[in-house]
Amino acid sequence: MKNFDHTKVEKKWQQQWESEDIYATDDSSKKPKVFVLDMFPYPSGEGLHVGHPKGYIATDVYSRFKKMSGFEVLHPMGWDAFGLPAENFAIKNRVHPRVAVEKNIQNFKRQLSHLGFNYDWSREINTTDPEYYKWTQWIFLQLFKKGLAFESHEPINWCPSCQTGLANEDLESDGTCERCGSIVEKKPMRQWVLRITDYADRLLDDLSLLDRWPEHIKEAQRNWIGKSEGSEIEFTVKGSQERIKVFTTRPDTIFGVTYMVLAPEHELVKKLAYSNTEEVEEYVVKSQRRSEMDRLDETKEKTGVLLRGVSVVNPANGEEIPLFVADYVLAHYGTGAIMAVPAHDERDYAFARKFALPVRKVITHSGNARGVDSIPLLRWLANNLWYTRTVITTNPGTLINSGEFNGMESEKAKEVITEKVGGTIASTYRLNDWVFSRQRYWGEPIPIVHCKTCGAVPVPEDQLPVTLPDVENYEPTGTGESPLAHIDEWVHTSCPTCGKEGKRETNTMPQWAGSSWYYLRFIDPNNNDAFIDPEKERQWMPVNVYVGGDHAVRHLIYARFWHKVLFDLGYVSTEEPFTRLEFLGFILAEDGRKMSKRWGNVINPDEIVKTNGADAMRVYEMFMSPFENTTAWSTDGLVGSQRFLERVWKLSQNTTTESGPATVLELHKTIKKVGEDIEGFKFNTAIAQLMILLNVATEHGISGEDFKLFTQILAPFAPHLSEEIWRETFAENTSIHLTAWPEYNESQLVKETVTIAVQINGKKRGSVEVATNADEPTVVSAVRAEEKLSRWIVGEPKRVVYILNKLINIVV
RNA sequence: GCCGAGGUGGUGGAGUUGGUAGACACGCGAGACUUAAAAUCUCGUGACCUUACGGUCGCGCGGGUUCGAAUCCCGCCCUCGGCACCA
Repeated sequence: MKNFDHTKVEKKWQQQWESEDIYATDDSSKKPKVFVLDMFPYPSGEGLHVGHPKGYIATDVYSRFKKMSGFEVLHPMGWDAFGLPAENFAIKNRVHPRVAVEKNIQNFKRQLSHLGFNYDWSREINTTDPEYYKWTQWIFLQLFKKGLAFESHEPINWCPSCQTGLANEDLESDGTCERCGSIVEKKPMRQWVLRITDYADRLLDDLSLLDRWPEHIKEAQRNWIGKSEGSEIEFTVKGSQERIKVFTTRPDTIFGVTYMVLAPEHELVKKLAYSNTEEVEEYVVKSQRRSEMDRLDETKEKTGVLLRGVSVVNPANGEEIPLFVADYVLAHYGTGAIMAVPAHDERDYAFARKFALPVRKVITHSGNARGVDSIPLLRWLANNLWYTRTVITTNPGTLINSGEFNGMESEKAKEVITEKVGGTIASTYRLNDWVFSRQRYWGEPIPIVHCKTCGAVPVPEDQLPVTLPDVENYEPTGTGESPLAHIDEWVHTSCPTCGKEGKRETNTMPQWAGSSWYYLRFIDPNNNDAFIDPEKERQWMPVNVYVGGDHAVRHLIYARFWHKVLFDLGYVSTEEPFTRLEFLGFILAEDGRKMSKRWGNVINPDEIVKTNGADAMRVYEMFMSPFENTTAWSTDGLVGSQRFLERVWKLSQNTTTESGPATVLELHKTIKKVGEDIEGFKFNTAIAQLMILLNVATEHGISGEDFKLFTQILAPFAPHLSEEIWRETFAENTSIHLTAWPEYNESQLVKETVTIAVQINGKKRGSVEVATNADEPTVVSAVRAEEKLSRWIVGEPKRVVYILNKLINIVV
């Protein structure tokens, strides 16, 4: 018997498949369509480590299975190649980003091809290709025309090291830059912003449509959007026309307001008249200088300044209360101003304690608010005991000390009080609009021309793409302008509207732009005349299975946002782009840490393919743990998978004339289970079942015909070995990957006899073998016939519980 | 603090419409083959008690429901992830 030479066999079939073009997708096919999508990679200079292909292996297995099951499958691959990492790599290595990216893509493609993936490479896309980003720019113009893209001068996150503005999504939770770890500053500058907040409610509500998404991803998105519902209420400034609008989730506590606070950046801080201007200015400047990080770092120690001479009128009771500026109130959340209720908010309480402000309890949980109110002494005791114990409650309850509303429940009072003080029911979001411009070179140019008379003018669609020009220096300028600003001949152009002198927008789009719509490009990858062919779009969308990790909020929120805009404009036919999301767990290094050059624990798939084979790596990565688990790589485990494949090969050369009955039974069981498990992304148990079948077949014998069925259901996991057995050992003419998935025979799944577990008083004491579907008396007498079991039955059974073909419990 | 996911042998993990816990694999131990080693094959492998037959205990902890609980209910502990001075 010849040995299995994985290197030779894998290379042979990879070439054969390519020359036979067996993975081409046919748009005109009449078969039902399935769109299986990977999160396409950013082609880094470091190449792949063994963790990267895990998701690609899964989609490969899944799409092969769907194809064999009679579906026309779209399973494409491409490159997300714009963005800061590519640019920084290029600067460091003194190569033009385009050249570096080209080289990296070639390397990635080589690495992927060695794993035997079934991508239809004729649909390969690259976000940095002008024919691709033409349409990224086109989408921007649609957003602009719809009023969803606008210029803003608000302070934004500025990374001093990357020298560019960043969206909130690009920051770590401690306020540092996710790329370089620098502390991010607030810097006022002109930038393009997308009005994603207009879609906040839909992005939130439509999560309920996504019942095939993991709960933790939906939860992360809900947290990110961070909707809270409450009221907006206006307070008037005494002796002035100015009003302070606050957002509160607790209008029911308005009688407990003892002071008000403005964020340092609030416009009224400059407008109002107060006596201590210097002190206030100093505080405002100081708090602006403090980075976001410092602000968060302060462990609840509150700071602030009173605006001397200003008093604000509470619309609920006409009370005059003081006004503060304090940085615990955030300018970009709500209205940037709050009504402070120290008795029922921990932050307000901390501030009130520090500044010796009154605390007035207006919510009780005792349930006899009336009694407390009617006995002054008791009320005094209740308030003061509670006050000195410094226990505050943030829970809803019954109103007290609230005039006509005493005795009302919080929920009811929220509504009634809001109405009474002339407020409105309102929602506010943690989500901010998407800062969309970057002051860097390697991104899509924003297709806008600035004209002195016409303002910001969109580049006409027939002039797209606005191509990224070559520059001498693509390093950041440090002035807050993109390197593109230095290329005079590119910047200077004529205004598309009036024809006079105009200047091109020199900011570029963020990394996330190209990936926010790429799935659509795969459907119609070479269309230069239209965004997408509507008929093809309807055929393939939505994506049936989307597989990837990491991008739980950013990419998935941005893509959903753009998709909804395109839906509103009629370019796509579905509300949501991805119906089913499978989130993959990462592969850690053998030492349990992340694979990283820094730790020297990176395993290169090229090495594994060479020494153990692509099939062994594929099987191992699918078998190592449930798909969504993060698990450490184990070379021993890999060798185990390799051994399994070698035993498959051995048995393929040693088939018998007939299969043993146990083999037939197990074969049909396996066909059923493997199909179901692949559909459910439970690859580890699918492979376990294939191993069980191999063990049974080795022991009881398997015929050539039955072995071919086994080979077919193994094929999605180990395409090379399966093809070798299919075409060489069994001399088939066409590829195993074009064959139909075997059907299992329901009648072959039923055994003649079954083993029934025997419990006496709920304790397992043994088992009996009886005919399938035997009735209860038969099983009982079988148990009685067995000395070892019957000796436990003392006296008459009180009760017998019998579960057909499974278990009998005799209670005595 | 709020929210989400999870906790099963030495390890990765099976098993969750309540019904034989530990499938499959790794590791480990013993044996076969070999001059020897590797590879391969066979057997064993949750813990404890027992010469054996067999028994007792076991799915993070403590209760409960049930003939029967890893699975359901109540109360805790821990790990991972998201958000967090968000009004």
